[in-house]
Amino acid sequence: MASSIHDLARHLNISIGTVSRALNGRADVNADTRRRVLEAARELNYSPNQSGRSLRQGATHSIAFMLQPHPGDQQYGEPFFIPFLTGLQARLAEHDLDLMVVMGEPGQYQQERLRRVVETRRADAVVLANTRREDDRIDYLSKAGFPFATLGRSQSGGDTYPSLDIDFERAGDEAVERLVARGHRRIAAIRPSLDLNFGYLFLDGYRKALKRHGIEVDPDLIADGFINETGGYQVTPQVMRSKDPPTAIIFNNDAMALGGCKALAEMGIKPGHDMAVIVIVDTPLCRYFSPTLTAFRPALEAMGRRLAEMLLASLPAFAGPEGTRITREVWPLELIARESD
Amino acid sequence: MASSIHDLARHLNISIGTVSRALNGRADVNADTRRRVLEAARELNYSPNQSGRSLRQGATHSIAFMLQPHPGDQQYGEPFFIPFLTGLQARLAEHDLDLMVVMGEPGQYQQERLRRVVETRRADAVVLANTRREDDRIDYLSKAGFPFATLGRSQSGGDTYPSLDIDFERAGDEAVERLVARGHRRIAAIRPSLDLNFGYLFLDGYRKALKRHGIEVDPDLIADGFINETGGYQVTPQVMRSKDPPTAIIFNNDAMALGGCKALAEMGIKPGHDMAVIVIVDTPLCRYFSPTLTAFRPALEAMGRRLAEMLLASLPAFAGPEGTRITREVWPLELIARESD
DNA sequence: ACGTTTTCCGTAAACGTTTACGAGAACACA
DNA sequence: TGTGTTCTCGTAAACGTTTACGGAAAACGT
Repeated sequence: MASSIHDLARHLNISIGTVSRALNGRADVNADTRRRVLEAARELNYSPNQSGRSLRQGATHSIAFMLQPHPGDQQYGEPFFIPFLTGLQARLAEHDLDLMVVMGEPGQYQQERLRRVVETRRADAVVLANTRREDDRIDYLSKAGFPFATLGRSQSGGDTYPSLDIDFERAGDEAVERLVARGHRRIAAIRPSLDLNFGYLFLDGYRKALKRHGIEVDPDLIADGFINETGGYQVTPQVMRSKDPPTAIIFNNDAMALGGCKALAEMGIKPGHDMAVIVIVDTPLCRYFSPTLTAFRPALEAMGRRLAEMLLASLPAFAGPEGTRITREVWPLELIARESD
Repeated sequence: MASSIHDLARHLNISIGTVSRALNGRADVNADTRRRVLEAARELNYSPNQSGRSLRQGATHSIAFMLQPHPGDQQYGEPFFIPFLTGLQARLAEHDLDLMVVMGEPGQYQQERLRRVVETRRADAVVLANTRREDDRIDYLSKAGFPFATLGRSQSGGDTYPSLDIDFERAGDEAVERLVARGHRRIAAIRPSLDLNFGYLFLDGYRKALKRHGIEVDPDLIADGFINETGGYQVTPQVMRSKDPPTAIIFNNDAMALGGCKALAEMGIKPGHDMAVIVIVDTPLCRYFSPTLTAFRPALEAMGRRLAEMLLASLPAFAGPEGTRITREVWPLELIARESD
């Protein structure tokens, strides 16, 4: 039996209004009364019922995090999200906010889950991950006027929401830069075929760097595949069939890189020896693969914390004295040089 | 502006009581009225406010999942939990339950987080992961009478809560069995030094199998280390310093196995060639490491779904006609034979 | 001493539901 | 016609908070 604010009031022989004001740090309560209330609260082991305050305040004090699985990827970009979630959750907890995780099957069902969260007011805001280039979840939330932020950029929804993303363009650029400096001219790029925005951004950077060095962008060296190991395995031979095959490959996804390396090995090509390989987003796998894979690493936990801050700054209920702000940030990645290039 | 049950009532010119009964499928409402209510609900895009029903019903319709990080493990047993969470969340969603994720720093603070969930009634039940042999979270929840279930067994709390675990004992047994069949007699066991229950269970199975084959259990071949790569790296040389060194090592943790293999390599010992290696819990890393690591794989997503079912069966509000049941299950692991043994 | 301000607190409504209770109407049966 | 039953619905309380409002008492100023 949890004690309620009424128990406190009865115990102290004062009204529940005063108790509530004392507890919430309002000014119009006597210092001594407040002390007595707080003491009694500790004594009776009181803590406010969340449903009660939610109902009254019209706020749930919880944020939903929505993971949209890529079709064919059973793992939800697995290693990526735990550190991010850790940071996100930590910062939210500091503001006494809960984190609700919403997953689901790919496709329409996902939209349904989102509608449920919004319409039944299960959360005060949503954080979207795995944003698509055109994302109907963003369209929906914008139209519904429901607050949200995204991990990753999208072309949907304009600049009306906070977003935090990795600088894939710069990573693509730097990867080419590094390979060119090591003497490569024939550099392939392999990315996921879905309309994931980062696939486009990465390719932009890749193209820009090539042009800067006067290297022609050869469509034969660019390939799209399924965003998993099988995709990398299937699509890597394509670029190798070019009349003038590459001497280096940049993979836009760690799972695709692993599949690609397997395909290379079967062709008698040894990654890190006969073929330079760079991966855009580092995961623990890159560190333990043989050869260890040179990769670009994002500061995931810090990003989780930051996106929480950005989201809160956009919410009237949490914005500071300067008012709400919508910010968009793009964070650089750190190059982890290993054996594969 | 979400529409409330009052809007519906006004629109249909009936009382809110009737609307609520119609919506909730109660018997004492005319079939025609019910049809009209449901139609109007769709038309006005009504869905019930979650805080309102929570307050009235005294149930939040959400389940908390609590991840207790191991000290020194920043990743929270990373690859392990996403598939499990996926299954857990999927089954909970079928019952219209939300999943709240609670993480936090190791140690006391974690208890604080748990108390907060319980005392402010932020969830109807808790799922604990990373259970310790003696787990004060279990003690606390038992004493508080708060419903919960655990992923993993513990010695705390008796048989009062549902639990689902992997059969580490059998895995340890089978690992030895397999190695003995391949001619090994000197088999080392390396496990985490924390009081994680699975470390003990694993060792029980290991000992049992050795005894069955009349092989003496040599304490020099058993070592405990930190539950991460560094721990495996530090502790593996210990067992190698035995007067009669092992020809096979069973690692009770994938990260420790990776560190251990590194240590072996530095000693000029090639895993899978000069030394058989088996890992108890498979992760994607085992599949991509070189050599690929023979490992025991749990059915994580199915376990997530199952534990959700078990938890719900123990809750009066969700139990079927047979009433609440507390069940404990131990699931076998599947041996994935690879190159390392 | 009197008016004015300040301090503190109680009252009561409100948030959106669910549900116990009871009442009216319709119906059945003798 | 009277009695009992069944169907259907309205009324109102309750869940635990927060907060607008107003009033009593105290403090202050002249």
